[in-house]
Amino acid sequence: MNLSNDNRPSEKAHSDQKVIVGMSGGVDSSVAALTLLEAGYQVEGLFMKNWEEDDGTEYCTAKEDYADARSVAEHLGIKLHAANFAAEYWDNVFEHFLSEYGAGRTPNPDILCNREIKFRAFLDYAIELGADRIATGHYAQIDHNAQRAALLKGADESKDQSYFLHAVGHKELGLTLFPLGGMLKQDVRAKAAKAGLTTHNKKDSTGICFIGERRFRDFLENYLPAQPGEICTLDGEVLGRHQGLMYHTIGQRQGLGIGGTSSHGTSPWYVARKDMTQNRLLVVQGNDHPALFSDALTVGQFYWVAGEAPRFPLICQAKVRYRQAEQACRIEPLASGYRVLFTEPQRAVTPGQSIVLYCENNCLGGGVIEEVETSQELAA
RNA sequence: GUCCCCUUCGUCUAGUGGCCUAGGACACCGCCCUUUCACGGCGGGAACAGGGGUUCGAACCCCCUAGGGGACG
Repeated sequence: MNLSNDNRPSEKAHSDQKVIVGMSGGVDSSVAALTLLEAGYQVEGLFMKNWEEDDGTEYCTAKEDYADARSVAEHLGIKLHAANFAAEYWDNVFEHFLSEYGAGRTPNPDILCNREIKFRAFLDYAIELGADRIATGHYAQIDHNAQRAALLKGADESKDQSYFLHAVGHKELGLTLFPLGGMLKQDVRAKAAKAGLTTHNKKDSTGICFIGERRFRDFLENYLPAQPGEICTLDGEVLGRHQGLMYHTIGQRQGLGIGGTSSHGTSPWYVARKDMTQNRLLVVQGNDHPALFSDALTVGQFYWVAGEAPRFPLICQAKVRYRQAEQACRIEPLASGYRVLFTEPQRAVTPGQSIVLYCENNCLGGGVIEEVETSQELAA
């Protein structure tokens, strides 16, 4: 089945459908709007501002992004709405983000942002504006032919963003179009250039969605004040001090400040664990230290895209972090949640991050990592 | 208060007269990668405790002045 066709139907088939595209001022959403126009939809855009700048000056890209979105909308001859969901973002995304960090975990706010803001607040608002559907510039595909919308990877495997979208509700998914799902990034840029869109060579944005690129630790410190403690080896030898467990994540190298030592060789140190009760950061030496690897994990808050769990045991592929290669694993149900066992030990599995399951091109769903079963070593 | 031994980039160190305009690692910073946080790749700044000698030439040799170890003090 060629899914890309589902997103690019013939012109007359959709001339009565109004689609509102989330326009961020980047290339992808610009081309998404253009593609929908070509497909014959009635297209309008909506620019969202969901974060009130905390310092006003340094990271003021929101204004530029809005200007870019306006310029593209004008060029395409479509109406551009603007909305501010900062309150919703704070209440439904950011507070959870902070409480997770406060608990020593490492959340992925963008997954929540998609579920709560881009595909809920935005969708509700678009419907108020009379839209039949919404669209975004994500690299993922939706199978609208199924009785219940299914989520599939983007055709450009290197840009696939289904990882971030796995928790979007099926009703919302059913009303969504991903015009870029069947395209390659390079073709999107080429198309933007050919159409004369000013965003064609704009750098992709990174960092937390709507908040942007920050010195992460400094950013967090504004909300979660320092709580200094010791940095130790697994044997309890003190190597230094940290300013707060929340400023570090499992597998992390940067930021420990452990320089050369006379008794530990020459390789770098990585965070292996957090000891919340003693407020200690436990570190190990070497990128491939066994204590950084785990064979299994438990996962909660699981969301199955299909609406129900499949038969167990389920053998499939999983990603424990975005941008990681898929890993073979087996899923077993627990009284609450699931247990995932990997074929190969995985590095730096981190509570709070999301594990997302795949079978071929199909995104099955995902959940939040709760407990990590470390291979060997740490059992004691 | 006699005799010894130490003192190099932020840190751990390489270096025993010209190969040192001082090398490496870790740390730090920057760039790349990346809609999370990370990992990773590439690059960058950064030191011979101070002062005198001896040598054509000293981080390396000698002499003083400042900071750590040695069974009469």
